[in-house]
Amino acid sequence: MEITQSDVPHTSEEIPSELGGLRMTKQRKEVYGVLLDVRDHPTAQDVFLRAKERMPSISLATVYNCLEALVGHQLVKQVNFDRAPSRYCPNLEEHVHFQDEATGEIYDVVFKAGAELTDLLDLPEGVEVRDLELTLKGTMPSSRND
Amino acid sequence: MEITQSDVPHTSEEIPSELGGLRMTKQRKEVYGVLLDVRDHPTAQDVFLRAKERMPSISLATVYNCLEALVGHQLVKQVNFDRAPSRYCPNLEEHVHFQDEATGEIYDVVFKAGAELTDLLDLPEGVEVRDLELTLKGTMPSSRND
DNA sequence: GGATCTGATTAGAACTATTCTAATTCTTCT
DNA sequence: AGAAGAATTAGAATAGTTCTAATCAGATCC
Repeated sequence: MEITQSDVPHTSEEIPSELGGLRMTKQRKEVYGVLLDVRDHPTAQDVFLRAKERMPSISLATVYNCLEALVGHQLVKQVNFDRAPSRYCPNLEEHVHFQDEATGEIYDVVFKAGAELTDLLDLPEGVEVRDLELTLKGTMPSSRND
Repeated sequence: MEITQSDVPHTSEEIPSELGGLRMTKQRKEVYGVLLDVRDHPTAQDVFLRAKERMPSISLATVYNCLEALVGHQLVKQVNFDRAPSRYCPNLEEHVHFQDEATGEIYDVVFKAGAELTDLLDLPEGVEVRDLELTLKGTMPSSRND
């Protein structure tokens, strides 16, 4: 069975020593904790810098290894905007990503209730969609200065 | 005004010497022609190899430059699947991409008539979407062996 | 028609995100 | 504790892409 958002810890405090079949080592906990505690879609480099604050010996290679393990075990989603460095997201709800071009910030966006994306698409008969990535870019209204 | 599919040549034979504000030099014509003539979403490397057949002096850097110019002038779309090498697509109709995981082949997929993707999304009030990329991966039924 | 100016092309070096390698260190199991 | 397997580490390597500096081509001006 697949891990869903409800199975997953909400902060770094709550990480068990095994999750979704993945042994949570000290470094994996640290990396996962970084993602859980500040949900701002950091890059591997960002994660590395944050993890280092609490675990100065951690290496960038380990951060990449841990992220790969977490993504491989579906605990974390890898988010790609064009060819920019990958970003990482611990939200397992089905969602897509919107980037505010003014600030660079990335927001999770969910589908409206009952909406099925593939209903909208004119897909060849019988295709089975395994994976889907949708990224949006644009501007937020919050930049109005009242 | 923006260039649309109906303004655009359908084969390499028909490329004018200026298009969408972009001066079509010999190399740009060649690169664009490669994309128009075989619409299989080639990588920059693929384009380079094909262009070289007819213009042996062309360099990879020029291919990248030309692709960048074409993308910048909205004559070509850049397609990214995860962090795989970018692919290039001369189809200017609104569409998304589906990759058959068995063959690696990429297909253009259009929305059903009247379908508006952003209607499905629970976007924060007032956001203006400027750009959107949707990629799907899965399997085609054609691989059944009757 | 030649000089000049701007922009395009070229080869190769440089860059950057990521992956790999080999050695070391942890865990876990007995 | 000792052995076996997995994870971590530092650093090297890789791959796609971008940059740099030099040359070249095309348009413009006289």
